[in-house]
Amino acid sequence: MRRAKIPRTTASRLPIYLRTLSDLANKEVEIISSYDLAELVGGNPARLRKDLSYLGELGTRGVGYNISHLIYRINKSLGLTKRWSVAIVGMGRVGTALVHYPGFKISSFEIAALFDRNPRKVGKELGGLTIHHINDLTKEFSKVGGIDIGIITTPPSAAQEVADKLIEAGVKALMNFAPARIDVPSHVLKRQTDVLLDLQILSFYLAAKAKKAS
Amino acid sequence: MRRAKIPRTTASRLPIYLRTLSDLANKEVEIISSYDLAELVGGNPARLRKDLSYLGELGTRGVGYNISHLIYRINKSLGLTKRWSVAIVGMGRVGTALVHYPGFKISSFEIAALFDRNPRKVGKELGGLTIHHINDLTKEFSKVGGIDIGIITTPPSAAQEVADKLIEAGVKALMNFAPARIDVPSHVLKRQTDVLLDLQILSFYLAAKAKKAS
DNA sequence: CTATGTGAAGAACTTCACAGCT
DNA sequence: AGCTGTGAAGTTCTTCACATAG
Repeated sequence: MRRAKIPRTTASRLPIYLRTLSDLANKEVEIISSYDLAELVGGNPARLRKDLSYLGELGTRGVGYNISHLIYRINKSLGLTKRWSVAIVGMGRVGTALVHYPGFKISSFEIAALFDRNPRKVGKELGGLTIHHINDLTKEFSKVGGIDIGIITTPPSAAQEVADKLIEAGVKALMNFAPARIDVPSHVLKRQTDVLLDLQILSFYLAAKAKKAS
Repeated sequence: MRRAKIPRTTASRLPIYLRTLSDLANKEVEIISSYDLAELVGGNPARLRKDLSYLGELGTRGVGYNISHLIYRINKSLGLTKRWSVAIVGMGRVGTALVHYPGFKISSFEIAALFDRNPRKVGKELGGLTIHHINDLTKEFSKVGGIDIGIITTPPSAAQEVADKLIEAGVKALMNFAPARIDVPSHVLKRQTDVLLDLQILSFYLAAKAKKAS
C-alpha cells in the first residue's frame, strides 16, 4: 500500500507546484489538467503526472486534478501540516528582512526566537519578538519548547560557530545565508543560500549564450 | 580541440568549488588533490575530477591541482572574467540588504543602478548610488551603458510588471527574489530565489526523517 | 473522447576502476 | 608510487506512448 519513496528531484519541485496551485485556488480555479499546470510551472506534463503519482492517485482520468485536494496532499507530503519552529541568528539586514517577510505569516514556519551577538541589539524588539544574546540560545530554546530549524544570517566568520551552537541546542536543520561553507554532522539537515553563487550560475549561462551567438 | 559542453549539474557546482578554492588560496595553499577538495566541498572525488575535466586537463597526475590556476579557469568558464552590470528594482529590506552585501565588491557583478516606485525613496542615496524611478529604467540604463542582469526585489504583485520593463530595457537575465512566478521569453535567463520554498524542501526531509524514526 | 497513471525507452548524471602521466 | 583523466558500468531522472478509467 505504501508508495515508493519520493525522489529528490520531485521533492524540490513540490513547493513550486504548491505555490502555483495556491495562486490558482485564490483565483477560484477548481480543476486543472497536467498540461495546463505543467505550462504554468514550466515543465513536461508527463513529469508532472509522475511527480504527483508518487503522492498517490490524485487525479481523475478524463478530467484533471482537483486543486484544493492537490494542495492538501502536497502540504502533507512536504510535512507542512505540522508547525515548525524557527530561530534566526544574526539580526543584520538579512535577518531583519526575514523577520518582516510576510510569507512566514501564512506558512507552517513560525519564527519563535531571534538572536544576535551585539549587545546593542540584544533586548530590542523586532516583529513582536525580543532579540536575545547568542549565549542564551539553549535557555531561550527551552522557553519556547524547542526549535526545529535554525537560520544563520551572521557574517561568514561567525557562521560555523553559530551552526555548532544551534546544533548543540538541538535544531534538526540549518539554513545558511552566510556566504561560508558550514560543516554539520550527518544527522542535521543543511541548505545553503547565496546570491553570489546564483549570480555566478546565471553568468555561466549568459556567457555560454554570448559565445554561441558570436 | 573544443571540449564537450559543460553539463548543467557541473555548472551549478563550479561556483561552490570556486568559493572553497578562494578560501584555500587565502590560506596560502597552492596544491590540492581531488580527494581533499571533494572532502571540503562535500562530494565524490571522481565527480570532482570529471567536473574539472570538462574545463580541460587542469591537474597534474601524481600531484594534484594548482589552486590559482584552477581558480582562473573556473572563473573563465563561468564567464566571470567579464564584468556584468546589475540593476536592482525594489529598494525594500531585501533590495537594501543586497546593495550592502559585501560579496559584490570583490565580484564580477557591479551594481550599476537602483530603482523603486515609491516617490519618497526616489532620489535617495544607497551605497553610493541614487535611487531612480522605475519609469526611468530605459533612460538610466543607457546612461550606464546597458544592464546585463536585473534583480527583482519588489513585492510579488509588482514582479511581473517589473520583469517586463527590465526585459524591454534590454536585460539578458533576471534574478527574482519576489515570491511570485514570472514569465519571461525564452531568450531571457531566469532564476528564482525564495526562502519559503527552500524551507519547504527542508521540511520535506525533516518530516521524512521523523517518519522513519517512528 | 479526454486526461490520468505508468511500464519501458531514453537521456543525464554519478561512481567505479584502471590506464596513463609525472 | 601517487593522483589525474576517462571509458564503462551503474543509478537516477525524464520523456514517450499507450492502456486504463471516467
